Amino acid sequence: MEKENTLFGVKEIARRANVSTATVDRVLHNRTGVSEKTKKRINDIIKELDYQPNILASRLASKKIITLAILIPEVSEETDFWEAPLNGVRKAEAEIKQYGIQTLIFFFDLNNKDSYVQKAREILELDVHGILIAPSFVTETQEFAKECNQRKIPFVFIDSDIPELKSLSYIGPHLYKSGYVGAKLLTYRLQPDKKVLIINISKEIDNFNYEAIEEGFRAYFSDNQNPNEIVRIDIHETDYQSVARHLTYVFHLNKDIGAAFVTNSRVNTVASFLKNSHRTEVSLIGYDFVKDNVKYLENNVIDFLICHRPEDQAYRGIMALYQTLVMNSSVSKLSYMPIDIVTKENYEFYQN
Amino acid sequence: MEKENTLFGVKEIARRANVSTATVDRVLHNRTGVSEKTKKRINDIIKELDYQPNILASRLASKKIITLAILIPEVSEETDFWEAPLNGVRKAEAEIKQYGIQTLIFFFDLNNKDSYVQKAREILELDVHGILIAPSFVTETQEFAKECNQRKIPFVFIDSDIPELKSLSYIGPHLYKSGYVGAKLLTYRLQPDKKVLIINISKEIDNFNYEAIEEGFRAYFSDNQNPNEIVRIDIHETDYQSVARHLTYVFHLNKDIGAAFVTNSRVNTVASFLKNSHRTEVSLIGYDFVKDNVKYLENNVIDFLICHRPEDQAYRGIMALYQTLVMNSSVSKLSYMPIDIVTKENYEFYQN
DNA sequence: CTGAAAGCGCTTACAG
DNA sequence: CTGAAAGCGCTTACAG
Repeated sequence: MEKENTLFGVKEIARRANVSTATVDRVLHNRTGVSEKTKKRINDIIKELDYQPNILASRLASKKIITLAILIPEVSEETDFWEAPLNGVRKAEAEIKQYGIQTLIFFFDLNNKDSYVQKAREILELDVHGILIAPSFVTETQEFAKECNQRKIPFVFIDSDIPELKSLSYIGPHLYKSGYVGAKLLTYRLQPDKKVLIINISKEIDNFNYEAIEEGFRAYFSDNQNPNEIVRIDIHETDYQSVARHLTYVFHLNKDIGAAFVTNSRVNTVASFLKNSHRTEVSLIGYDFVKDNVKYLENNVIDFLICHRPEDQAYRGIMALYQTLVMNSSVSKLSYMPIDIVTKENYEFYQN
Repeated sequence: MEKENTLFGVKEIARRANVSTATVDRVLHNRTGVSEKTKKRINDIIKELDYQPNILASRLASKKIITLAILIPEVSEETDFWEAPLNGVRKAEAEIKQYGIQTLIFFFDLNNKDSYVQKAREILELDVHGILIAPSFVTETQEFAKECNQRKIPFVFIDSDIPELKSLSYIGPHLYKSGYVGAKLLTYRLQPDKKVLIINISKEIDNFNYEAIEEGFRAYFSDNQNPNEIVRIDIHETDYQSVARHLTYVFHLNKDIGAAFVTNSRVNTVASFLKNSHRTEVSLIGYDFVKDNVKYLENNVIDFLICHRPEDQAYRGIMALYQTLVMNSSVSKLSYMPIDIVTKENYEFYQN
């Protein structure tokens, strides 16, 4: 089969408008140097023909290469969580590099605000066309976003959102609902006289994600008139010894804890504690498909992991930038990821 | 930023081999009419330079359009399940039609083997380049596959697999493991003295998927020395009245059924029965994210739905054909989908 | 403000 | 068995 006599292209538009294809191209890309009159004439024809540019030809002919910057935490000793988004970026890049798109990845240290600021500054010096950001620090991101907006550089947030910063898109979990799901799973088989423990382990005091999760978690309890009492604890040190010390104390005060919910990926530390203190009958739920967590899933110490497809988030984030920069098509402002439930039985097929 | 002085292309290969680019092109695509000697010389250079063809240029220049046929069940009154794969096909097509790829979709009637055979024949008359199949009927698919192999037309199976037919790839659930997950969820909070009911509702006698699911389901019980007794029932009529009649009888015989597992998407019929007969305390699990099922998820009649991302299956199936036909890259023979767990709390974010 | 011409990296029909 | 030339649908640098 042969290609049909192709749809109307720039040539046909040029012919009808009585101009050269160069001028059509100028209009197509909103470049300056075309009289209003000609511009209107050409735009009318474009609309009339419902012209669809051939992206292959466009990217092949173009000499410009489009650069996307990625600002995400580095994969650390502490967690390999950020490996997944990294893979998502790489997957997307492999698919679109033919189109003359390049990615530059900047890693910051999650325990170091300055490194975030520093890398953000480096990106701005580079004059890139679009940015993918995991906005871990609110105030710092506000400034960064402001600068990007001034320069008209589109940016996409993944993993967590900071609304009202005029990001092109947020692609990540609905944290409130995610906590809600956690509560459902945690109480699904829980005796009414047992207590539920919420554990937040985080060095950062201003962890804004945690709150939405806990709110959703508690909402499930009130929506369902759940009788279980909720106890909560904040632990601001992440090492095992500190966590174990705090938990020992909580379990000492509350003899009848039947289930624990950890608001982030540090659930493996809690799992380790439960195992060491022979409390594996406590149901345990936490976040993220990282190696250390899966180990305890296998062990039956963690019952469920809640995951939000981090690889996909990054992949789709890059694609959203590609859509706007290359395809000139619009992307949705808000894209909530599925709230995946991972267990011992299904984790082997889970693809982040 | 400008494109770097691009990597080596056909021109450079031609120059080094002292031939024209036409000859290089012939070798690149394994066309006849090149002497062994020249061919070898060119191939050596290709290897040496690690030549990567520019797909954009290739597809832009080529006049051939690649046609993919899709053979899937029609969306029926009975189920809108097949809407999802259809969307997956459309999504894939939108992404690659620029490359000169066309899809032709053929729908058959799941309750009519002949329609499957008929559509398969139509496809073969059309001389397409690749095929995506939901292989609902074993014997008929065997013949079809044989013919495709003879003609060297690659085909991909989705939704269910028939091994040993030399498909390019299978993209779909691991049914055994999927049943295993179902058993876990069903027994998670079940009292040991309760019975578990497996329900298979299907007109077709030779439903080969069902067996793998039940096997996995039972395997969970033996692996975990689960004490619950298993009862099973096959229902070969799909209308509500027939199903209700059979179920009434089973529940009459077994007073202590605490949970029911439906091996396919007809779980909504069972949900309807449980609701009507005021047995909603029975835990209920079944398959597929279809409207009728979600309704009962909302109602708390269905506890969990197990889903295998049918949209993604089709999307990836088309992409696999694209990879082989256009990109000339290899795809994995077996691609198991995640076994997703959908509940009342997380379904709103589920994306098939 | 506008156009003619060359070119992006391939493929193809034709001629020999 | 092989090559010269045209062309795919755009973009660009240059000239006016």
